[in-house]
Amino acid sequence: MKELQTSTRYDPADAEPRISRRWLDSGINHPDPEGSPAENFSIAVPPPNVTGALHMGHALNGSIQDALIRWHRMQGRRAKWVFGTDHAGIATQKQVENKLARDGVRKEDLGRERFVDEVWEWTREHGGIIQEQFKRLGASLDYEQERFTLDDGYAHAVLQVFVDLYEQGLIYRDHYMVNWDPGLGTAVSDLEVEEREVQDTLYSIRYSDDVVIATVRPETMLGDTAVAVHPDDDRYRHLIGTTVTLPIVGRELPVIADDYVKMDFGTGNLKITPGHDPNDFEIGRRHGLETVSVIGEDGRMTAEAGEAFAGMTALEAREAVVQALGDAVVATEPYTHNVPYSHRSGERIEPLISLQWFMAMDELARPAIDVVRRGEVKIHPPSQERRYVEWLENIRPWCISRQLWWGHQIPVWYRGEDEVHCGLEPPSGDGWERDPDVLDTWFSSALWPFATLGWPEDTPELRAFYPTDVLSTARDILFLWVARMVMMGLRFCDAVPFEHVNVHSVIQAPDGRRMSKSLGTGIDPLDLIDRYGADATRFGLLAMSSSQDVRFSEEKIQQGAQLANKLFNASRLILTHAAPQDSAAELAIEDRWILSRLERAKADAAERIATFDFSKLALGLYDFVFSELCDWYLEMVKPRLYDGDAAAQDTALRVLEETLALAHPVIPFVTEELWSMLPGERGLLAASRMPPGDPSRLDAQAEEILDRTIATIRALRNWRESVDAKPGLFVNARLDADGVPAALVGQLARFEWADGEPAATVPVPGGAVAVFATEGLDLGAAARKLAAERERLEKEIARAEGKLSNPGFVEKAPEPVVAAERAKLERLRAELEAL
RNA sequence: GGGCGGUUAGCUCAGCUGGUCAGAGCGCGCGCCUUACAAGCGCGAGGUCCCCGGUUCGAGCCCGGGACCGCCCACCA
Repeated sequence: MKELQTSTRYDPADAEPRISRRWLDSGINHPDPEGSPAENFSIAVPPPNVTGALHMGHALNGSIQDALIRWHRMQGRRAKWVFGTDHAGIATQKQVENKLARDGVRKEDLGRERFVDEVWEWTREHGGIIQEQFKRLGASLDYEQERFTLDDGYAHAVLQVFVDLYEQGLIYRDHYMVNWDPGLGTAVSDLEVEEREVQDTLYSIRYSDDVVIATVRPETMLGDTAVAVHPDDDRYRHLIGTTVTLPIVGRELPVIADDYVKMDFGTGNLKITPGHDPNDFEIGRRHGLETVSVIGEDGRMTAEAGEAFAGMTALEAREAVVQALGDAVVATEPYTHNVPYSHRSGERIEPLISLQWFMAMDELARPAIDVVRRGEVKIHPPSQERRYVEWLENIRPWCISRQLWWGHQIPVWYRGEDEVHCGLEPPSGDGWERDPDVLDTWFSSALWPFATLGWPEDTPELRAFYPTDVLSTARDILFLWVARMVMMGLRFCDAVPFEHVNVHSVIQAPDGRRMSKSLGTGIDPLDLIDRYGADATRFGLLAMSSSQDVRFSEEKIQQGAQLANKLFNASRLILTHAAPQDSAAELAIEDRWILSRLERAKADAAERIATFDFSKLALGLYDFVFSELCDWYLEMVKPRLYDGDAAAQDTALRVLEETLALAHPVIPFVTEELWSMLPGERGLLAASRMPPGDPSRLDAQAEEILDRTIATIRALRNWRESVDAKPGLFVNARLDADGVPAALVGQLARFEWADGEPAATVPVPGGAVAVFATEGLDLGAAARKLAAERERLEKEIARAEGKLSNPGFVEKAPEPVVAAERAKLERLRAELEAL
């Protein structure tokens, strides 16, 4: 309250820590695990990397989810926003490897156990940062029940799922072509691979008189086991069934026919290397070809590549092979094409055959498609549904094993050649060795909505909060994560993990590039919070967001800061001049108007929450507060507030109170702060009920009258400009327009209603204002202005007349449209008349 | 190679199922320290709504074609 009197500015840096403390101490973030999922509201946060820091995506999605959580909490529901972090296998392991490397230590020097200890140590040191950052954002996550994908309970859930799926035959081990990341020394899934356009050299190599193949990777020819042509290719039909001799190696390669070969590309001869090309691998399987692996998991040529090349890197081998081929290389040309790169390490993917664990997806995918088709899981915006469904329809086995140390180690033990044990506990007996691989991080993430709530135990949390209500995320992990959660939720909990998926936009750098640390295009949300406050940051991000990708614009953040400040100053005005009134004093027209507008703002906000339209939610609040509440209502009601008018005080206070509540989910800090200054004893706004809609306040008559009043004031202000009226000057005039509250118009347009000799006329809705000679007015300019106005009216009248005299329009347009046009014409004529 | 989305004021973006839909914020210009707020208030200037056809009484809004931009998916060596 002191601040209200002494400062004209809201100071987020002062208020936020204080408010944050009150929220955290209040326990509102940790609802009791009671009631049913239907009556409760829950969201599982996309778990950030345990050692991660808050980036723009977190900040935006945090703002979205928190708006939802706060909104529904204020509807009186137990609202639980599950908090936790992800062990982020590759990312975290790499951080620690890098740290060790700075001390000249390799993880192999430590051994697995000590290395993993090191990583735990690292997560303890660097974990928890993002939690503090979420708190600064005002995110009302349930910090009291934080989960981690590697905590004991969670790890148990992960292994349970593995064992179950193994026993059901959906998880299996196989030699298969995988995306090998030579940088990380592990296989990665298809989703962790990105295509990049690169310049390579395309080599044409003569295998025989008839056969010339083209390749960008000559070193892989050492692993060729066939040459393929298209079955309809007349040029080579005669070769099918014969063999050619592989240069350098001397192996006889059968010439096979396969539809895959494009006749019109290159020579129409395709070398087949089943060991190092995904397509060739498939072709090899179709034709029962032998597989030769010439590149190893270390990225170096194997013994099978031959003595001359073994031990070389693939790149070295390429040159050596070209050298050895000599004249057999008949052409080289620059060649631009797409090449797979590891998303994680940025290294070029080496496709090779490896013994890995896979999850069969078809059986899991079908129900996950069905629930979306049936609307049991609703994706917003619906355009994303198609992507989701199409991806699942074309899903392939998921390579779930990773050659890392940090993560959930696969619960499978081997003894000898053919003894295998899969289980939660190690097998008894000697000589068993555990599979060294860990699971893909996304395997554990896929269980997030239920494993965080205690599954596989039948916990109160699970009963109260699963299925969750909303999952909010950016587009990029719709497949990686969302689809997999749906599959796992259905499989293990017999229920969808969430009803709604909100796919939000990606905020790009102001120049349209991707926001990324490495590009230097990142913007730190914490910096925004420091400079503008958490409310401003939240507001700005929500205002920017849409389903479409958008460029970051700091203006929107500033707009948020202005909104907070505006509310602060509106509160100063109201709270220093209004006390609660218990008399039911009669409301003035502007009181009825603002209450009616407030109802619409409430209905709009509810609608926008329900449709995940956060941009309009934020901007709608801004418009209501600035335009309707402050620019018009408070300006109108000010004198009555000063005079102690009961209806004015009561209305202003009530509107302020409800506006604070309405805005709270978007800008929680400033609203909580101001709420605490409202008269009377009241608890936290965050724990209060959202004022319910009150249809009895909707007042079409008041809105109609105020519409005209506002238009009249605007017309008069406009006219004042045209005659150079000094802002402080009261203009003497007579109001010749019915149904417009003269006092309000006079007050806001600075006109004094009197009698006198008209010297000028100002057209206003439904009539005119006759202006009397007043000193300080340039009426010559007024005349010019009037002429221009007359011209505008005449033009509009002509347009309306034209429309109405068009038989096509009158006959075919719907009746209300025609009637509206007629009414408009009449109004325009009346206004012209008044001039 | 498929699929999706975009192209509206100098900038960032709204414009629902075709009929005041040509808008907002910022920026810009002019004027105001009017006792809530000068990070404020008032007023204003700025747009062949990407292009070409079409449907319609009427089209940023629907249809066809084209141009550019972005994203996703994809096994042409």
